[in-house]
Amino acid sequence: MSQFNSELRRLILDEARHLMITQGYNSLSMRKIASKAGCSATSIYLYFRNKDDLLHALIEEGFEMLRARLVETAATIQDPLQRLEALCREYVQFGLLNPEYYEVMFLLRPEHMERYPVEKFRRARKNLELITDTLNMFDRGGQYKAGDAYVRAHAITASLHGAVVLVNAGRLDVRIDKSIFVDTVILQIMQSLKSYTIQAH
Amino acid sequence: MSQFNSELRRLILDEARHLMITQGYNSLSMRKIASKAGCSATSIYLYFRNKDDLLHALIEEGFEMLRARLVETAATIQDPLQRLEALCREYVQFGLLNPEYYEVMFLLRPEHMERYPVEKFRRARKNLELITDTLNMFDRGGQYKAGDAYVRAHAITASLHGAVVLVNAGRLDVRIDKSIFVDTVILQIMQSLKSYTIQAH
DNA sequence: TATGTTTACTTAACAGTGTTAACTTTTTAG
DNA sequence: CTAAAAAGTTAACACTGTTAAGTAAACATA
Repeated sequence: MSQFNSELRRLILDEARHLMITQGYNSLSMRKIASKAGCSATSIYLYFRNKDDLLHALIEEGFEMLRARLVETAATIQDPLQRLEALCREYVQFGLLNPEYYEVMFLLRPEHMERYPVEKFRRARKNLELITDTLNMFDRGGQYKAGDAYVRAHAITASLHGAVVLVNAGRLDVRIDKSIFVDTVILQIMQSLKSYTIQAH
Repeated sequence: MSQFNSELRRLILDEARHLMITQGYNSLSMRKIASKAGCSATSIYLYFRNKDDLLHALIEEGFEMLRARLVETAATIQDPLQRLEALCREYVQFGLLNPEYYEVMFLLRPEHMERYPVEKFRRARKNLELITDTLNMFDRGGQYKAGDAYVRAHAITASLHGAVVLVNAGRLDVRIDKSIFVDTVILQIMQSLKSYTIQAH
């Protein structure tokens, strides 16, 4: 494997990203990337172990982008409920605005990551921590079991994820306005939290 | 295209299903299916227009299975809230027990269906009707806008779908018990409905 | 029974995929 | 200026879905 900081490596990644965004993840082939980058297909293997490794670099980019947005959102809003709702909106918006990134980040069967077992989902979970922490702000009384908010955070992201996937796959009934749908999903989450917060106070 | 009722056609479908379930959707190739079915790869094209068409047959099977379960559940439980919760559980259980079916049914990018634009998502929406109808049972006062329950049903299935995908992809933190997670997601849905039903009465 | 026609199916091939091994060129170091 | 290391290439392999052309079987008609 050649050095990490390389002109060609950056170029390959740039062209891969561009192809993914414009043509879609499906039509991402080593030869196409190489062609755009002006090198041979096998040259990619000088900088990436395989296609999965290259994809993984894009996946990391995506999680970094998403995380940056969520961290910023969390930092600017203090009120727990408002912050949580803003986090939800930010999450969905990211998914809808970056469908190709989102797809490659959350491929159903992540065989693409099997070779990275350690930090496999660490980045994805960092985003969950933001939600978990916000949820824990409701638990001033401390009556919830440890990890309760963490499970709840998983449930929330599951809902958000489902919403993003449903819209991006074009599975939403065309008669339903997308933003109304998103509002409904987030409303559902926030409404469910009422019981959570009422109990907590 | 040869006749619909054919020994070989049934055999091909059987072997494709078996391969999908045992080896996974990814390793489903025309040549493998043909080999198992004891014919040449091109013979498949006598009964299916292409691989997508073959997959579509399996997708239809999946939706038929899911629908049968939901219809039965809806028929046996009268109380709206209990029925809705049971539908949710049934949906998630189907997804978790038939991960390969579920994956092929809800591939993120359904290019596989683009050639069937008319009845594309009709079957998927039939399941939504079951939930929509149940939701409408809350609206005896008639204060909700038409289609409100339909959007709400979409939001609910989005949450359920997200939960299934998250678990099936192995994205759930190993420290979290799967059934507890599922319970939490469904609890979230049911809690959110409290506001819905309270308003309705 | 023999002939022609449709149906069923196969083989060969094409263009594409990720990936490896072997070879060549370029860069760097002594 | 030469030897070694790095960078990049071409050729090839084993796959993939799919099409065109050819063959074998079934069937209908005279």
